[in-house]
Amino acid sequence: MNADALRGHLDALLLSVLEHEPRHGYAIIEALRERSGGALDLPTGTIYPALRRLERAGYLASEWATVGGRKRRTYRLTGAGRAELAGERSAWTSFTTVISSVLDPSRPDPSR
Amino acid sequence: MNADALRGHLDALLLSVLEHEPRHGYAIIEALRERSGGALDLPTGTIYPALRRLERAGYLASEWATVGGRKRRTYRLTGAGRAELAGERSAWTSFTTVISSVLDPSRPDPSR
DNA sequence: GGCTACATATAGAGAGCCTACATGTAGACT
DNA sequence: AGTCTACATGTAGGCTCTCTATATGTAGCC
Repeated sequence: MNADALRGHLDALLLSVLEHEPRHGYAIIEALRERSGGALDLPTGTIYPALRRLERAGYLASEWATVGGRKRRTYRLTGAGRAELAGERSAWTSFTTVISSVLDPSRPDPSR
Repeated sequence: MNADALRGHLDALLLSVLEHEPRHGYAIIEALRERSGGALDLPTGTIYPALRRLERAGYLASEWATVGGRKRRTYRLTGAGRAELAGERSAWTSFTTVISSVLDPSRPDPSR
């Protein structure tokens, strides 16, 4: 998976993974890996700053917890985050439609 | 269309538009606008540097021409560019598959 | 003379993802 | 006791791409 390709779509992935249950950063990375069949194995240096950015934007809220002697910062979707996720999903659909229509290989000469 | 979303996919778009016929920069912008139904209206500051980058990479070759008193730099796909386009197309397919699978909204609690 | 369409080009800004590094706990194995 | 792996979070800096803004010039119409 090319790094640039992901750009601008990571937010949607993170919000989507948090849709039905709160998770902490490490668990989010694992969830993304699972849901993508191993294709997405994102480094912590990508995930943690992104989560903070989304929290600053008001889409996520976080709380600290200690489980088995280890500290976790657990993130959950806010109302605004839920709305944002819906918007990102529809943006994703139009995005793929547009790019696919341009990439469509079946373009034999239109004249003749 | 968000600027970040496009990142990493522009190359494929450019190569695709040049697949069946050479075009100059201005015509490429118009072709993208047409094929995307108006959704893609990319600025010259995006297109021209990208074309040069692709030429430097060996995917495109260019020649100057004068048409109606105006100078055009016409780009065409090279063999390497054709191969790259094929690769980009398959990368696009796997990319959308992966992201869509993570974004899939139908994830009602797996237990119960 | 001024406007629009055609046509190319570059400098600099902005933003996001990644690499690399830093820190620490828990548990298993030797 | 020492080492290793998994778990867990975080930041600094770099890289690269796209966009904004600006510059330059021709052709044709009003």
